[in-house]
Amino acid sequence: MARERKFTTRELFHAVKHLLLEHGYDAFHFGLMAERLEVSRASLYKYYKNKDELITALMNDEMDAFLVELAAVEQIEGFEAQYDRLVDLFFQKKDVLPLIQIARHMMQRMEADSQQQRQQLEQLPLAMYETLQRLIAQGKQAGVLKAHLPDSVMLGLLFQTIAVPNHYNIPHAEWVAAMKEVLGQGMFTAR
Amino acid sequence: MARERKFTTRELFHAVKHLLLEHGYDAFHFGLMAERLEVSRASLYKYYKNKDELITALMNDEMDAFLVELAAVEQIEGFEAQYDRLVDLFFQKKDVLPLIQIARHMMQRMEADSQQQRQQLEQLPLAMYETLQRLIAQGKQAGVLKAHLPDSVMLGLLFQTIAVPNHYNIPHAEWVAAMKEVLGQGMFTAR
DNA sequence: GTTTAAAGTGACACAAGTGTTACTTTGGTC
DNA sequence: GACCAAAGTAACACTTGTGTCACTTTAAAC
Repeated sequence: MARERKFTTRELFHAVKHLLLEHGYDAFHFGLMAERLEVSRASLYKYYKNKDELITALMNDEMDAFLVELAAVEQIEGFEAQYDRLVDLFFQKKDVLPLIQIARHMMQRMEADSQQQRQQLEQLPLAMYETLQRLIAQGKQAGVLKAHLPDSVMLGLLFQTIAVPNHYNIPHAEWVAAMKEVLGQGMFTAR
Repeated sequence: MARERKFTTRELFHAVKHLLLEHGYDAFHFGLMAERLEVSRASLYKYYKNKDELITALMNDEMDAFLVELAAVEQIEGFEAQYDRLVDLFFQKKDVLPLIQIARHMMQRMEADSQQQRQQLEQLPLAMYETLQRLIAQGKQAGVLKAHLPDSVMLGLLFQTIAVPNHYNIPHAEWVAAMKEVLGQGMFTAR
């Protein structure tokens, strides 16, 4: 019914995500987006009022995609296999943690202006935590995970694991295996 | 020989550190500093050419202080006691990790302009890594730490541990104990 | 081929931070 | 009390990003 768009929503999200990860929340701006998508800055304002709204949309999109993958993990039979797949998934989706941190940073920098977005952002990780806590509960039930450890310690550690920088470029498989071992059995020798 | 200063170097570093942690690298600026120290913005330029130079000075100061504490850990007898003190130290100095991340972010955003500062920043963590790797080596020597795990995995994980957000406000002692247990013996039950 | 409405744009006024300059203030020295 | 040098400042020109508006372009519908 009208003119053809110069970029798809998918291309737009792809651009936001990469520019955001490259430059960080504060240094990210509409000028970068316009350049990347080869459109004028003004045209972007037709779709999003400001960068917070744009980024919030991206976060929703990313979280939806992540939840789909998480649901697949939950379908796996047996906790050990689930755990294995979960860690692999986290390493495969390394971007999730920085994006979550950006979302937190963003909420800090938002005053009373747009409480609607704030609420939307706050609710974002809830569904994810629910699923993850269900998985942890299963692990404890199965007697695999130590029952006395708080869920949040295990989940938090699992999450931060993917943020450890591999400065020495240890091969990915070896790196992940080492991480799985430490999380599961620790760094100490059995004595 | 001249007029009295309105702030000490210590007050200045204290202000930089807190403003930096509160606002992040990009949102931190001389205006905030001036306001906090109750001086004019222009006067700060008498001491530091720009915010990168100011922040670099802070980083040096912080790292020096941290190295002193690390050296104390190295004096402790027996690896278990060293490990215990090290983890406590990390939790006590929670600010170190965000500051290091800010330093990394800063280096990314610096082009060829000031290579001198870049080099200074790059060398900052080296002495720290040296000490830490010496500690790890002692642990492996003593047969406490698994010899086949890469040092960087253990160190990296140790570092990230302090960044895990304690959303549910689990009491500090319990939280730290749980972290120590996972790092040492893992999340899995012994079978 | 005219109409219509969404897609896109250049240009403007505004806001906030930067770095420098010419200047004033202050307190010790002679 | 004159002077001097360090400490401090207001003000200016500049840069970069924001959000909006009046306008043009384009393709489908009729």
